[in-house]
Amino acid sequence: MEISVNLSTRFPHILSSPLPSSFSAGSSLPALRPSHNSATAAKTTITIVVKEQTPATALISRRNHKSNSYLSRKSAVLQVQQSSDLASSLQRFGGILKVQDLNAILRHFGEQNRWPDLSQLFNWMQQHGKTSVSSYSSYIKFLGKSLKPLKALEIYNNITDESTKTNVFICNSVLSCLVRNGKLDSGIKLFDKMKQNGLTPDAVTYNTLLTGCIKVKRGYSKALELVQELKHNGLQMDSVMYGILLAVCAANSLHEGAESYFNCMKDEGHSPNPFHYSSLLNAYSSVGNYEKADELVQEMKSSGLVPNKVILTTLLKVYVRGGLFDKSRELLAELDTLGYAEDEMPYCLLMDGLAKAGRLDEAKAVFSELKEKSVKSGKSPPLDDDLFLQDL
DNA sequence: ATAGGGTTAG
Repeated sequence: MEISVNLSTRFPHILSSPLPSSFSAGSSLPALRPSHNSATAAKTTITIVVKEQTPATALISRRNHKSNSYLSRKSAVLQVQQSSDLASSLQRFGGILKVQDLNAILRHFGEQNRWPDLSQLFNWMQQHGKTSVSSYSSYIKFLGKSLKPLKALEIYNNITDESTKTNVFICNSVLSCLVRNGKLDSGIKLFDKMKQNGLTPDAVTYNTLLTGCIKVKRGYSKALELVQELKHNGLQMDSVMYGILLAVCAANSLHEGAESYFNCMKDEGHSPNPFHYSSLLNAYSSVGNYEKADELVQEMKSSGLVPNKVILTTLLKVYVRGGLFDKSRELLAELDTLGYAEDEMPYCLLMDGLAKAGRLDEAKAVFSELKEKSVKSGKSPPLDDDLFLQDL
């Protein structure tokens, strides 16, 4: 059976809008070929050949239908992601998108820091009943990243379904959002409520709260309480947990505690990674113990790890705190050679140490070097020559 | 289908 159709009159939108980029020629479109049997037809007339279906072709047809719907969903995801008018593209494509597609778009917006789009999409998903647990945990995580902990709490508090409210992923997201925004105490209070409501915390839950102990006063004793609780709940210490505890020790200048956790984790069969080495080095920096720091970096190298920018910058901090300024300058030169001195941090470390040791001329010399090299200043305000000299 | 956790300065 053959049917001739004039596409330009029947399906004008096919001709006027470009095919989505994910369509490749001849992929899984119905058999289309130009009409040869009508000399009078316009160029846009094509013939669609519809073959009679046998059971076998029916199966193929069902498969093609499935893959067509997958292709059109995939292209709709791209259209929505790239759209400059989210509301209208959701109106156009929202109907064919499944929750998992919308979650992928949500994560895409979050990774690109497109906060207004993120919220607009989540609102749309809620209004159309197209959310899952993953939507909530992703959205709340990104609200934490965009510094909107109150908004995250509002979303969480408006969840009515009890099992959703005590879902460990969602709870971890909310807690992480609070901790990230400096609200550890509120986080711990909420954590207690969550447990009362039936949350079974896991290692990630505890690690989230332990992270909050890094930059907080009395953080070490809070961390110890959490460790006690997680062990009581039958949870094991994992590699990330050791990393956080090492950071807590470093932040509280507890180099002996850090050393003991470091050895403990090795005894339990966890190989230290750059995070662990960096935190232990940082703990050594508080007492300027450069012998132990050098030894540790050697150990790191012989384990097959290459010291990265953070490791070498932290080692510089140890040298500076230990008063080894010649060694510090050598290491700073090495950092520069490796391309690790593109921002101001290592220079600031050295200048700070020199200034505190009363070696002002040397500090000024480092400052001049910093200015000559057009070093980037990151988040902090640019260094001002006059202000700096005033401080000296 | 499938989300949530760790490192460097003042």
